[in-house]
Amino acid sequence: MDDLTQQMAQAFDAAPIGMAVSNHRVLGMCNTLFAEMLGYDRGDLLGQSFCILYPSHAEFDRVRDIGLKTMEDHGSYSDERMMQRKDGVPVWCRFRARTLTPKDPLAHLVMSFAQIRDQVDGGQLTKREREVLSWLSRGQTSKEIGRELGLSPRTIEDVRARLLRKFEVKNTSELLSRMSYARPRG
Amino acid sequence: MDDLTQQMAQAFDAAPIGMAVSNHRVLGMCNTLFAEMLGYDRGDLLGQSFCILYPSHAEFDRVRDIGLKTMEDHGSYSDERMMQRKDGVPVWCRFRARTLTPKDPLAHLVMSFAQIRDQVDGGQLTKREREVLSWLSRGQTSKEIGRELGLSPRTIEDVRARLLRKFEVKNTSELLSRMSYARPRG
DNA sequence: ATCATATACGGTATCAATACCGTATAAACA
DNA sequence: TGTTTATACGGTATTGATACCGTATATGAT
Repeated sequence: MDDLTQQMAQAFDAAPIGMAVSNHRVLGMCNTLFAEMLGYDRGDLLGQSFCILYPSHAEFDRVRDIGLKTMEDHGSYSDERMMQRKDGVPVWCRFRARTLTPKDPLAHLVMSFAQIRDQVDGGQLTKREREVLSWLSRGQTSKEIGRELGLSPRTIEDVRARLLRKFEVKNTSELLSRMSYARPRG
Repeated sequence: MDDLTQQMAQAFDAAPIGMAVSNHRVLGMCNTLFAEMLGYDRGDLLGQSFCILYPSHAEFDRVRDIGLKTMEDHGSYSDERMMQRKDGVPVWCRFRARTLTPKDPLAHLVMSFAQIRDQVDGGQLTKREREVLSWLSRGQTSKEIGRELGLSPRTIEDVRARLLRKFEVKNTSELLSRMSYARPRG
């Protein structure tokens, strides 16, 4: 077996993004970051059903179907989805998948999971912080958000300042360029 | 060479995200999607300097420095950046990197490149607009960008205003939140 | 029980952003 | 050849953002 194969395997393992391979929704292989992101040792994950990585069995069933047709047509699919860490903490991910078997997409699937907000940078956001963030990403000013939420603009500026501190960014533009693809739901 | 190594290599190659390995800014390995994204055959890319994948030599130099300190401290780095396809068309990417050599981050680097917007949108922007945009996404002010590019801050504000008009947004925050990962618009 | 944090609000001061007014040159284009 | 567009720069005026100062209550953790 050649040196190139080893290089590629090493790159897979050391990738700056979570990666996994599944066969019929059973995890066949994953890299270090994938296991880390979800709070497991890699050994515990190999051979397991992906079921355990979703918040509920209903969610596990739901995500099976949503990308199927797209993958049959194009061979790949992408969305944002919630995974669940071993300790129960939800993890928002940009999910991408490419199937090697378009006629039966789930038979052999290569996936990437990019964590949208990592704990190191952001810690956990409070409900208020998420709420304000979602208005900021729509270009609303503090005054407008305050009116919307029935709060003083001054309070919105406090929340804003906390967000900037948490993410160690210097202004709202930089904040949103890091965060915007994590639009808070609900 | 075991079977796992082969599985990982295959997953690297078939990954749904562009991936590459560099040694001192020379491409040592990449996967199929990476070469495809940039309009090359993989054979043409291996052994080449990353220089050819950036819009200009200045940009190539610029991106070298911006993540260095972060990588020395944390081992990884992420931003949004503009790459250039073989045919000259710009490609806007979410870039992620992890170094295997934190003391000399560029010595051995594993990177992922996720295309953010299709070239249709990016192609409508002028070179200057893309340049300013990439500084804005790092939270730079007009004054700072002007200093960086050797232009009047006033000129940067003109470019900024054109960007706001083109994307029909009311401020830079909304602009940057729209420039990020594919998400429903409106 | 103390400490940290989130929430909420008031003030001021300073800088940045945005929107206008204007001029001017160069390139692209019908 | 005129028209549009991007580039580049100047001014001013208004609003917004950010960083400080302060107070106060509530909550959760050690």
